[in-house]
Amino acid sequence: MPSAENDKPNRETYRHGDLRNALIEAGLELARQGGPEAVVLRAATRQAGVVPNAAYRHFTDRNALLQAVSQTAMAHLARTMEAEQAALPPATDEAAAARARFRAVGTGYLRFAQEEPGLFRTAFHVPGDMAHAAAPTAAGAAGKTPFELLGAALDDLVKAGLLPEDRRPGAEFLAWSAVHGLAALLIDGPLRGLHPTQAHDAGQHVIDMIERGI
Amino acid sequence: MPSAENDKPNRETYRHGDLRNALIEAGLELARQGGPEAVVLRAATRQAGVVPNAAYRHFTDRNALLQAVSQTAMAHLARTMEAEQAALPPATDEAAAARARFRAVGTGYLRFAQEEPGLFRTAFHVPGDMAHAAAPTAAGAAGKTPFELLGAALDDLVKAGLLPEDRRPGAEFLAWSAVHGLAALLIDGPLRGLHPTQAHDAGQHVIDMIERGI
DNA sequence: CTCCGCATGTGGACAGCGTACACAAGGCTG
DNA sequence: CAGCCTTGTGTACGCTGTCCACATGCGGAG
Repeated sequence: MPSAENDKPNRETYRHGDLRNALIEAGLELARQGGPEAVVLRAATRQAGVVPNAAYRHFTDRNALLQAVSQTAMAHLARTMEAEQAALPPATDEAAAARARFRAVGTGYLRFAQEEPGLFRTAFHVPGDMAHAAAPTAAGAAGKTPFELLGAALDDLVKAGLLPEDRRPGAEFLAWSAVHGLAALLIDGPLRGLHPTQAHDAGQHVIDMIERGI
Repeated sequence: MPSAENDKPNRETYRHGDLRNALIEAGLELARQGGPEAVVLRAATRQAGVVPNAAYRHFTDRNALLQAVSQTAMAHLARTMEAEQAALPPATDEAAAARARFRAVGTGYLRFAQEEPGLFRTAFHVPGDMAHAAAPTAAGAAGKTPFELLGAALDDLVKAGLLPEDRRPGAEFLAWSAVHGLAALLIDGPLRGLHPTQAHDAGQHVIDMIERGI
């Protein structure tokens, strides 16, 4: 009598009850293992124990499903970044704390990229429009998207006097570019397969460069 | 006697003669317009005026074809970077020249990403192994791959005394990360659709950051 | 100069994909 | 309790990548 995500034939109620979320969850698992191109509509419906066309009651498109999965993956990224900040040891002074929080943004970003490459690639696979990377569905526990977390960390850097105010505008794009680029090189670029500790060092070097050059 | 890439039925010789290259060429055009996922085996063979299975005499896989297209796209990138350096005005002194050549590496890279986003994404779409980004098929006119062009520019920076020798090791990954990340943001990230001049400015800012932080 | 082997292109088939259309089930509102 | 409208089903189509057996004819052996 239980069982809702089994094979095809058995479900006790005609209605699934929560198909939309079930599809997103299934898509998320597919994305985790194989990246965005592995998010296959028919596979997701199969996992949800439903016929392929049922998906069209909740998503106009395979693309719409992928979009929803992508948003959720982005939210996971946000949570990893938040966790990285939360795990920070108490800092001696406010400036050190701001600096540590800023670095944690980048470190968490890179950690997620390496631990969940499929989800990371899916989060940044945006066929249509990425403007809604700022959508609330992409936010973490604190309601902030990865982009907003970075912006907040930069603001703190300014407040702490570690970043001149006139350098603040546009700084998120400098920092984001560097960290995102490294993530790309690590995931499927020439730095792929780097030992995790080496990858961590590379990440710290990139963040050093950002601090110096921002 | 000419005419080899027509419709399906007409080709005068039973053998195509240069099918492998024809398929790569067709794939390149598909990639230009729609990125890596647009490189469809059947479409390429159609364009070459050949039956789908003919492709399997030259590529084991769709993936093998895509790989070949990707390499060619990488070579185009190399040529764009070389062109950017070649277009440099004569510099006053050697240090200025080295610096200009270094910046041209990044500027050319970003120019290609924006002018040919489909090819750029295809060049960096490496399903299997990207180790052979250093393969000769990925090189430009001077026989250097994009990665090697960057390395050479950095070496010149050291020779010109603009980059301390102890900062040289691993510097390519710092620079590459930053520029590649910006390219990603510009192509299908939140910076997409930026006015070309604004995009150019963003590129210069990122390169500024690299010069400061490297 | 002829003949035949083997590389190259053809034809047909299959499973899997996204998606459109008409139909079935059954909870919700009146 | 009736019926509507949302949700899930069934069937079908064209597209994809790929497998298999077969056809063709170029180039070297005789």
